Amino acid sequence: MRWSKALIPTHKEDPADAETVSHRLMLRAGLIRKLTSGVYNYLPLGWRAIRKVEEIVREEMDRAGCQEILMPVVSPAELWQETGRWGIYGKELWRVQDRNGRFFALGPTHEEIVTDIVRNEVRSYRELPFTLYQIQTKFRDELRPRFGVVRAREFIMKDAYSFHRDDDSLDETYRRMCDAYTRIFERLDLTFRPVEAATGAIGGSTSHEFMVLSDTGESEVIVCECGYAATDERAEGTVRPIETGESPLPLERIDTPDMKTIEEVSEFLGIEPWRLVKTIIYEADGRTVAALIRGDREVNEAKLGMALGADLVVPAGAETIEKVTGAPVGFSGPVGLEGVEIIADHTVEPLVNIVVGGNESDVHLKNVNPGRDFRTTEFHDIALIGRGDSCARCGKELDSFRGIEVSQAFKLGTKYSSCMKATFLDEDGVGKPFVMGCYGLGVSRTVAAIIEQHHDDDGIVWPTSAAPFDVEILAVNVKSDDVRQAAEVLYDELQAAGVAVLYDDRDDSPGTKFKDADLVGLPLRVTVGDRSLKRGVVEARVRRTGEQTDVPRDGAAQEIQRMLAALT
RNA sequence: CGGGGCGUGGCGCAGUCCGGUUAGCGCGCCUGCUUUGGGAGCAGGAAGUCGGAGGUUCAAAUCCUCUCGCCCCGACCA
Repeated sequence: MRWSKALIPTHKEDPADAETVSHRLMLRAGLIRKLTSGVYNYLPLGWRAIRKVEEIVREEMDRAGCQEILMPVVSPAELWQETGRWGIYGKELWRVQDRNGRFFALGPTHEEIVTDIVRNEVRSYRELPFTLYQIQTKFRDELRPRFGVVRAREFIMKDAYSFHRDDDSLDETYRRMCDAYTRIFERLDLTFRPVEAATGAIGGSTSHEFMVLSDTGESEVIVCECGYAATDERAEGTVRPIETGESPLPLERIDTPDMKTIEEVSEFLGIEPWRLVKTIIYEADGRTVAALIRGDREVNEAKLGMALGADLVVPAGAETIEKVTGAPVGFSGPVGLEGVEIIADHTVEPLVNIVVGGNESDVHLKNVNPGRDFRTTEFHDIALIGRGDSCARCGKELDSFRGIEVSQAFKLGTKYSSCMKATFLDEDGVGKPFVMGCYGLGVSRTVAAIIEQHHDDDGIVWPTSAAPFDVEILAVNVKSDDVRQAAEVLYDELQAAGVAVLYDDRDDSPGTKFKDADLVGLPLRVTVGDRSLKRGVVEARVRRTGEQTDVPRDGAAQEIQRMLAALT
C-alpha cells in the first residue's frame, strides 16, 4: 500500500482523552477513531492488525478441531427469557425494538443462540462432541467504557461453544481449548498467564481467564510461588486475624456527624481501620442480608453468594438500607439489627472493642464486642483476598499483579441445555441435556494488549505476527529520481513475493516520515535515500532492536525477505 | 448511578472568573517558491452556528436555566 493514497491519519500530539498507552498509540498511529463512547472505527492499519489476530485465532481453533460458523448479532428476547438472562444480564444487555415493538438483544455472547441451533439439529450422542465458534462483533452496554478498545461497548470477539455427552468429554475439550489459547498468545508474543476465575454472568463451574500482564490492566490477579494463580474475586486464602488480647469494655455511643466512610470515622477517632467493622446490606436472590467485614477489608460478593447459596448478590439500594437499619447509608451496624441474616467474615470473630455504625444518623458505637453486643447468623470466609494474605494451598504469602483479561473459558455443564431443553439421545436410549463449555477471546482487546506490551517512547513495536504490514519502505526524498526508482522497484518486488509492504511515498520531509515510521512501528523499515544509494545500498532497520544493516540495492528484495523470516 | 472535570476550525490549547473591536495561538490542510537523513523555511490562503436550546443585556464564547455529549475515579467483564 502506498502511504500517499492510504488513510493513515497519524498525529504528532497525544489525544487529550486517552489515558493508557495502547489507547494513545492506537489513536496517534491512526489505527482507530472513536465514533461515540465505547464505539470505534477501525481504520486500515487497525483493521489489518485485527485481521492478523483473527487469522491466528482461526488457525488455532481449526487446529483444535473447531468449526467456524456465524450467528446473528440480533436475537429475540424470548430466547433470553428461556434462560432468565433477559433479566439477570441487566442493563449491560443492549436491547432494541423492531417496528412492531418486539424486543431483541444485540448479542453480548451467544450461549442461547448456539444452544438453540444445537437443540434443533443434533439428536444423537454419536454426533458428539463438537465445538462451534465464530468471530463477530459483540455488544455490551458497559457501565463505563474506557481505555479505548480495551473496554468497548461494541467489540470483536471470538466465541466458541463445545457440546458433550459427559463431563469427561468436556474436560478433554476444555484442556484442548486452553492449549489453543496458550498457542495463540505465544504466537502473538504476549507475556500472559492463565489463572483460575469466577464464573460471573456466564455461569458454570470451572473457569480460567488468560491474563496479559500489564500495569494498566483492570484485573487484579493473586499469585503464589506454589503456582497458584487466580483472579482476586476467585482467590482463596486466609486473612491474618488480628487479636489484641484486650478485655471487653462497656459499650459506648459516639457522635460522628456526617461521617459515613471507614476513613472518615477512623481518622476522627484516631484508630486503625481494622478496629472498625463495616456492615454492608445486600440483596441476595430477593433476601436482604447484612455482611460484616473488618474495616480494612472488602467483601467478595462471589464468596458471599456461595455462603448464602444465592445466584445473584447485589448491594442494596438506599431505600432498602434505610428500611432495614432505620438509618441513612453510612451508619449501618449489627447491634440491634432485626429481621435480617447477619453473615460475618471469620476475621470479625476474634475482634474486641470494635466500632460499628449505630443504625441512627450521625451515630457510631464504640467498644462493641461480637457475641456480647450482637449475634451473627453465621461466620464465613467472605473477604476479598489480596497481596499479603496467606495462600490457601501452601500457606505462603500471596503476591499480586495486574493484567488485561484477553480470554476466558468456562465449563458450563448443563446450565443452558437444561433450561432450554436441549437434549440428545444417549447410548442407553435416555434423553440427556448436552454438557457444554464456552470459550471467549477478545480480539480487539488483544490488539490493545499487544500494544500495551510492545511499544517504546517512539511508538508501537509490532510483533511480526500481528503487524498490519511486514515492512515499510521509506523513500527519504521522492523528488529524487534515483530514490523513487529504487523504492518503486523494491516495492514491486516485495509485493510480488507476497510481502505485505507499506510504501511511504509521501512528499514530506524525512523527519516527518521517520517519526511516523517509528510511531506505526512495523517490524522492518527499509530506508531508501540518495546518501546510501550512492554506496549502492538501502538500509534495513529492525524496529524492535534498532539494529541497522546496509543491504545491497541489487537483490535487496531477497535479503529483506530473509531478514523478515529471521524476525518471526 | 455516585464523585471529579471538560466541550472554542481536523488535532492540541488560550480566551470564560471580571460581558464590550474583526474569537486568538501551535500543529495540520491548500497554493507557490526554496528545501530534503529524525516532525524544514518564506509568502499567500481555506477552514470555527465557541456542544445545543432558552433567557438576562444596548451587547454573550464569557452571566443564568435547561439539555446533550465526552473524559477520569468507583461498582462490571472478552
